[in-house]
Amino acid sequence: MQKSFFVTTSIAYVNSVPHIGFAMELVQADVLARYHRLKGEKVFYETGTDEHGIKIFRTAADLSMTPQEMVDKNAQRFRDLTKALSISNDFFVRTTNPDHKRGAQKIWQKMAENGEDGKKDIYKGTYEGLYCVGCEAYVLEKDLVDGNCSIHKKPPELLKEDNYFFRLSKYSAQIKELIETDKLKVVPEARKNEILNIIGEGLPDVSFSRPNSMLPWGVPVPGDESQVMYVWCDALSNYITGIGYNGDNEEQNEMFKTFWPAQVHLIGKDILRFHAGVWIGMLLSAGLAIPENIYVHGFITSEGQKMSKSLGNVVDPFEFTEKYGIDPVRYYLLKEIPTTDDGDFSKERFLGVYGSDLANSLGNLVYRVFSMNEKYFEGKIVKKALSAPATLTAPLPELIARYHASINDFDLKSALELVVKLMNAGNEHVEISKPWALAKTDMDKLAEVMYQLLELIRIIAVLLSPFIPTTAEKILAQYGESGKVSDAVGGLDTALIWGQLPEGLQLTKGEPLFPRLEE
RNA sequence: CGCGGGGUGGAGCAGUGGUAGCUCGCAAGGCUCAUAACCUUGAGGCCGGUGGUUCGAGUCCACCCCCCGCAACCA
Repeated sequence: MQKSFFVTTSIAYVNSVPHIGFAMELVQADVLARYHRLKGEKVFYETGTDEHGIKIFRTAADLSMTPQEMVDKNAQRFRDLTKALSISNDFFVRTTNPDHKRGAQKIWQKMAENGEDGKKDIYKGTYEGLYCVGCEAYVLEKDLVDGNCSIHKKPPELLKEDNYFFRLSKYSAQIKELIETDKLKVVPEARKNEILNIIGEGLPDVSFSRPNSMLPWGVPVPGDESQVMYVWCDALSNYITGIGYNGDNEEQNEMFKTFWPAQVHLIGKDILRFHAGVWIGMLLSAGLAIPENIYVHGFITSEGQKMSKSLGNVVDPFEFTEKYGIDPVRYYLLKEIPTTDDGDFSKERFLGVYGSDLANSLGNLVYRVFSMNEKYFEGKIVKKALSAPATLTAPLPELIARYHASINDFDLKSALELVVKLMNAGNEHVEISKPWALAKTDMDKLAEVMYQLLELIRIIAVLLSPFIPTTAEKILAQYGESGKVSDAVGGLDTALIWGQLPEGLQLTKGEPLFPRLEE
């Protein structure tokens, strides 16, 4: 049976417009999705937007819009971002979709049914908190200044409200064990330890709903129209509602059976506790399988400083993709930002990487080799070489094995570094074998060298295709049909075997892949 | 005594017990197929500090110093 692979990003909160951090998350997940598709697996890649909650409600009011108008407008920007980055997502879930709402209500019901009478997983309780009328929200004691709300300079009121709670504490020990034993694998290790630390003292029950009167913008609690779901309950359930967990559609149920549980939830480090804690608890309560992996990436600083609107240094992903192209941005995010650690986005480094890695190492290699082949053999492949250049740091199959291992360990940066090694080896091979000299003395040897270079470039392009797909396609297109990587089972593995290019193949030389930047 | 992450050549990083590596930058040389691209060589580090474990520590232990997150927009 064909293996399935379900990968998700977190869903973006549409209170604002997208920035480079979410762009990175999309791109990282896209690499995984594309990689597994090339491996011949049945892939479903889901991303989307989180559109409920008090902040949205309030921001919309400030802008004199209805919440729906505002989320429609902002969600479109996130959809645009997937296009701007060549993201290959199969679905874009929105938590305001009727399908999603039905699914969220369904999992709520399952959870509510679980547990013995009097000790159900969802129970009614009283939430007590300090409420600031000015903020129209609960504030925490530690945020008060001299007992006053720091913004409105007035003391908050002690309010009580009825709402529902989720008995997360019941699942605390079980969740801990799942993470300890890697049945739910949290990557990297440091984040696994962190979450185990948090759970160590036991997870508390969580408030799971709000009175409609306080928060009118959310999914209604089934059977109690006076309450709406806590945003995290609503938001987390997107991972199953997006693949058809909502009950009344056969085709969608089939999809759910195929793709659940997810292989990978890709998230930022700030929301680990919700995913490794609350979400797992919800699934256990509802009797659903739990995801296999949670991959956690870090944050991006801008020019060495934390991105913030007040500093005005928020990096707009659209600005860079429009100006420099999609793949340079993808490449930077994947190679220059550590996959699971914090990294920095600086324009200077971006331009440096564009020049050295993309224009020089890769672009120039492709261009010079195709130019030579055109010059010496009219663009034809005249003789097969049986093996890769001996200048590689390790045998090609070993390098490729390490590439696969890196991707499967969610170390995308290392995988790309291996490919860069191959680019360098290609350029080195040109220097050592001196085709321009061979052209005068030994055409037979020259033909072999050209084959080695062309085959190496083809393999480089295949290896790059999950990362910078547009560029990879451009390169592979120069080989015509022989450059295609079939989506059939084992497509990627076959394409990575040395010697796929046949003798007599006519090649087409392309334009330089990454033109030198003028500034 | 809060929690977590980190301090390695000019910059950015890798390196979890056995002669300190990578990329960029810099210097010199080479080449001419190529997008002034490519290749080679070199300079540059007492691996934050102190003490300890060990035949041997950047790598383990203890203590100390410094930087960054843990409030908000936000991944």
